[in-house]
Amino acid sequence: MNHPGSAYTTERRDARENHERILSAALEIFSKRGLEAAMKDVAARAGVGVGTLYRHFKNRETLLAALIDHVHAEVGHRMEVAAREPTALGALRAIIRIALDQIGRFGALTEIVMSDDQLRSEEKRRRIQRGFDEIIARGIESGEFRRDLDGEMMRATIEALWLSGKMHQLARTRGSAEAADRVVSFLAPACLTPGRPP
Amino acid sequence: MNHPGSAYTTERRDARENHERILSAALEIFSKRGLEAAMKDVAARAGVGVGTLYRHFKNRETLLAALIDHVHAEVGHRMEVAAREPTALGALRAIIRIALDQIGRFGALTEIVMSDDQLRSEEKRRRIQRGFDEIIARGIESGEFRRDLDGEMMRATIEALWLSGKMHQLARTRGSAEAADRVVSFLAPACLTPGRPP
DNA sequence: GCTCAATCGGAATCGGAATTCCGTTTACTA
DNA sequence: TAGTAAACGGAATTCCGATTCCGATTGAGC
Repeated sequence: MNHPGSAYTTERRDARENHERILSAALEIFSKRGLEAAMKDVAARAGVGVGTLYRHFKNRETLLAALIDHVHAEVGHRMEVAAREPTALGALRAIIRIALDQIGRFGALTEIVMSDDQLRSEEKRRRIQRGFDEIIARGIESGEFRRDLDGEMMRATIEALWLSGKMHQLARTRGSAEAADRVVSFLAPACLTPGRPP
Repeated sequence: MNHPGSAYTTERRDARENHERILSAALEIFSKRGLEAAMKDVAARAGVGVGTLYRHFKNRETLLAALIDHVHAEVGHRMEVAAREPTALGALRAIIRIALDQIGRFGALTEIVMSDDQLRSEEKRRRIQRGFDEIIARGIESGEFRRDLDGEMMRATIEALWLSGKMHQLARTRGSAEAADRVVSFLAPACLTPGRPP
């Protein structure tokens, strides 16, 4: 980050590289060991000193915020893609897959990314929420989802499975694909219009 | 706690009282502020010095363990009562109510009481798990629950709603009673045999 | 009421993680 | 290549909560 009137016309190469390294090291460390992982471990993984870490991120909170943004952007995008699935059931399945995949990749970060504390007041969370809402609205409209479906409840249930780690457990025991199927199979009767051919 | 050959035939009254106070202060503080609450705050709430706190509980871990036992015993007992509900649907509703009530009363302690980390290797958790299993088995046997019900999935879903705090959110927005109804209504189609009169 | 082990309170200590500081090194520009 | 702002590393410092210590109190037994 150059000051105005800096001697450099552009960011120094080592700085840019370190920034990347730190970000990806942090993603790895926090995903693997949980949110309480030590800053010095992040620095070590990135192969830099703590001083450098703090040059790039004012403090722990800032670093975490950057990670959250990163993961969040990805989830948000995938959510939008899922919403474009032709059938509501397909969209439901897509969401479950996103959840499973995200838990697998970002493990312990999931809780903070999906938790309300962290997303409170942001438009970020809306991007994810909007995905849900669209899917539910379209599903009901098309008649695929039961007319009396409690959308808020459905969302709460999926988010709960998502961030409680229960899905992850299922995925570990059996495979990730099977886990997704089981979740969808279980929730389908709660969501779909009964006795309606696909 | 008297040593063998103690001058006292019984525990001193102040000691016994403080033990109680500390326990209930800890329950309150940890429930309200979460598991990271400071020991000194617990002591303060109990109206004793930290030294006294540590005289009664060797360390933080021991104190937490005592709380967990306490909450766990209560939940376990209520779970067994729930399992005696005449209908499977009634039992399901009873479980949801237990969950909602427990979250309301023990808030942040819920995560540790219901989480696998903490219960690992204990017979304690079996008491809760057994409650679920009995309910599910009986429900399927009686034909009330669908024959192909994925019991593990059902339990995972309820536990997820339980410990993720989603239920609590619902309960805060509307009342606790309404929240329980919504959860049951939503999950019922996933559990009950379709097209079967109650 | 007196004795004294048990208990109490909270200051002091310990320990570990976050953050700062600063002498050294490096990447860019001229 | 020399000059210098910017970046680096990691030792030193700051924070903060857990735990220990010990002189002051107190309740039970006499």
